[in-house]
Amino acid sequence: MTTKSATIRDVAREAKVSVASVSRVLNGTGGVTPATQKIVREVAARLHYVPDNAARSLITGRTNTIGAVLPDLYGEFFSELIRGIDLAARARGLHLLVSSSHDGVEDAAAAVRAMRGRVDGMLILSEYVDAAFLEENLPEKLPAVLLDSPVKSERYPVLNIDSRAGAVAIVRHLIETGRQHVAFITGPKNNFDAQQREKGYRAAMAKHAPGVPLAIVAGDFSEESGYRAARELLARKERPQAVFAANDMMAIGCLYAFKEAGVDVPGDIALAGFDDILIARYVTPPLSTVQVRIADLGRIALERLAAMLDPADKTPASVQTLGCDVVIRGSCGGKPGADAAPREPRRSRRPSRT
Amino acid sequence: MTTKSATIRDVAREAKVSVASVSRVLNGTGGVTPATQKIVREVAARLHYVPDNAARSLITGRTNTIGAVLPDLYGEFFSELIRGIDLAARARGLHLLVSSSHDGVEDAAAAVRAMRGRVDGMLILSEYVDAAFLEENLPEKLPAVLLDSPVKSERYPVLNIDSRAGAVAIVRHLIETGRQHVAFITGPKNNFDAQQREKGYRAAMAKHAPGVPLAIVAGDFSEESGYRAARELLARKERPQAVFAANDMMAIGCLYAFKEAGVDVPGDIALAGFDDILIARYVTPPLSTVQVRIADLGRIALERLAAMLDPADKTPASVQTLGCDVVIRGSCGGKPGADAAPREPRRSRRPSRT
DNA sequence: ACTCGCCATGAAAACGTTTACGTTTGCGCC
DNA sequence: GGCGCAAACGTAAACGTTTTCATGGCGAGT
Repeated sequence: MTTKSATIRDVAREAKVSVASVSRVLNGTGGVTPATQKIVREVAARLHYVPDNAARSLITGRTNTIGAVLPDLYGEFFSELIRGIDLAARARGLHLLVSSSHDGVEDAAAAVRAMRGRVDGMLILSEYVDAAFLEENLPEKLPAVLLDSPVKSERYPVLNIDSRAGAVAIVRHLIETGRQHVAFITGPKNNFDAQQREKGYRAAMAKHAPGVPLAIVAGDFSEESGYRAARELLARKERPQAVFAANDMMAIGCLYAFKEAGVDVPGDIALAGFDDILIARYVTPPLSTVQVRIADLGRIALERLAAMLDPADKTPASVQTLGCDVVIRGSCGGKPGADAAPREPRRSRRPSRT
Repeated sequence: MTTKSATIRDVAREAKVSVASVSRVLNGTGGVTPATQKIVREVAARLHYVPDNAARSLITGRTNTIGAVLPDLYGEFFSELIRGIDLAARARGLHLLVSSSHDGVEDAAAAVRAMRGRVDGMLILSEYVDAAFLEENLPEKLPAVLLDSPVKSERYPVLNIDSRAGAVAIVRHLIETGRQHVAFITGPKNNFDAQQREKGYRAAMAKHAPGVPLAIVAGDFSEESGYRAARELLARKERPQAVFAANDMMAIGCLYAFKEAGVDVPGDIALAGFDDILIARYVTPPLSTVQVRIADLGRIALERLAAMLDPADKTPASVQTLGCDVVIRGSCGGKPGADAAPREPRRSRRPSRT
C-alpha cells in the first residue's frame, strides 16, 4: 500500500487505539485488555509492522547491541573468538557489531568512537588500547571488557589467557622428556600473549634446565617467520633438541623447514606450538601444543559484559585469567604412532559448511 | 563534569552558536564561516562530543550499517566470508552487524526482522531463504544481496559460486589421469552448493566416463561423515579408483580412513575435495581441491549491496556466478613429491594472530 | 545611497518510539 | 445511588539529531 513501512501510528490508527497502547502490547508491558491486545497484534501483523530500532534506541538509551573491536578477522583465533561471542550474545538477545582490521592507534580510536550510540557495551582486543586510550575514547558510562591486555583498570574488567602458565607447562614437558636445549620462537613484539609466552619459556628454562643457554629467535606469528626461524636454528653450530614456537602457525613453518632439511620430528628435534588451531592435528606428525578455549574466551567476555549492562551490577572490575591445557601429540614424541588416525573429536556440533 | 555525555546542544551552547551550525560543521555541509568552524570544533573536542548514532539514524533514515545473516560462524568458509565483507565494508565506511547461528526458517526470519531499522541493507546466506521468505520478512525497500542461493528474483541480486563447473573440472581431471571409477561424497541435502557439486560430478561422469556406474555416498560436510563414507566405500566389493568429496573436510575424513585402512593415497585411491581450506595443503599428502576465493565472494557481495544503497542505482538484479580454480596437489597424484615443502604462499598479508 | 542578492546563522519541525502522567471507565462497597 | 479505587487507555513530552525555512547582515552594483 504505502511505500514507506508502517509506523506505530499507522498501527494505532488502524486498530483505533493510541500509540501508547500499541507500544504496551508489543513490549509486553502490562495494562492492556486481552481484547485490545488481540486487535493490536492482528493489525500489526497485517501491516508487517516492525518497530524502528533507531527510534527505540533514542528514547530508551539501549541498543541491545554490543560491539566487538578486533585487530583483524583473519585466522582461526579471531574466527573462534567471534563465534564464542556471537553464540553468547545471541543467547542473551544481543546483537553483535564487529569492527576489525584496525592497524594503528588512530584506527582503533576511530573504531571505538564510531560505535558511540550504536552499542550498549564493547569488547575490545587491541594492542593499542591502554588506560589513557579508554579514558580518551570511551564514552563516560559505556561498559567495556578488555581481552588479552596488560592494562589494569578499576573500571574495565580484563580477560586474559594464561599464556605464561601454558608456556611453562609445555616447556617443562619438553625438558622432562629429555630435551634440555629448548629454543623459543617469539611472537610480535607488542603482542601481550607473545610476551607472556616468552616469560613462561624463560621461567621454565630457569627452573627446570638451569644453566642451559637460552636460544631465542624472533618471529611474528606467521608461518613464514616460523620457517625462517627454523632455518636459522638449523644453521647454528649447536642445534636445539626441541623448539617451542609462540604459536602454532610458526611451529608449522618450522615443521616444514625441518622436513625440507631432512630433520626428523620428533626424533632429531621435538616441536611444540601454542593455540591448538585446527591444523595442528592434521599435520604430520601432529603438533603438540597448548590448547586455549578461544570460543570460551569470547563467551566469558561477553557474559561479563552482559552483566555490566545491568545498572544494578556492582561487581568490581577484575583481571580474570583463563587456563589452558597442554596437548601432547606426535611432534614432541609424546605419543608413539601419533601419525595415524587423528580421530580426536574437535567438538561435537552439527555439521558445518567447512 | 556532567555524568551524561555531551549532546549537540551542549556544544552549541558552549560555542555560542545554534545546534544547526554545529551540525553543519561536523557534517562538513557547507555554509559556515571558518572562524565559527574553528570554535565549534574546539568545543566539540573539549567536550568529547560524539554524535549519537541513534538520533542521527532516526532522522536521516540511514545507519551506515549493513547486516550479514549467516547460518553459522564456524569454520574457515564463514570466517573468510566475513573477513571479505568486513574489509569491503570498512573501505566504504560501513559498519557490519552480524547475525549468525540460525537453525531453521523461524530463526532466520527473526534474524532478518531484528535488523529492521538497524541496517541499510543485508547480505543473506541461508538455505531457508526463498522469494516468499523475502517478501514476507524484508521491509519493502531494504536492499539485500543473496549468497549461494538458487532463488531468482528481479528484486534481489544473487551471488553464487560456480560449484558445478568446479566439480566438473576436478572430476574430469581425475578421469583424465586414469581413474574411471570416481566416487562422490555428497554434502547436506539442502545445501545449494552441495547440490551443484553433485550435478557437476554427474555431468562430468556422463561426459568423460560414460557407462561407468556412479558411486555416491551421503555426507554432511563434516569430517566425521567423510570418514564414514570412506569406510563404506572401502567395504564395497568394487572399490573406486578415486573419491571426490563435496568439501575438503570430508575429503580429510576420507584421507584418515584410508590411512587407517592402509590404503595409499594417491597410489591406491586418488582423492579430491572442494573449497581449498587452509588445512588442505597441510595434510599428507596435500589435498587436491577446488579453490573458491571466499573473501572475494564476500567483497563482491558487499560491493553490490553498497551500490544498491545509492538510490540512483538502477542496475537490475541479476545472478552472478564466481568461477573457481582447480588446485592439483599430491592427493590425486598430480604432483609427484608433493608431500614436502608446501610453501605455496597462501596470500600475502601482514602476520596475524593465528 | 539604495536595493538586490547571497551567505552565514538561527528557530523550529520532523524522525518513531517509550513513558510519565492524566483521564476515563467499570465495579464493588457502603 | 454515590463514592472511591484500580485498571485501561490516551496525551504529550522527551530522546538527539538533520534539515527546511526564515531572518539578518553585508557587500556589490547601479
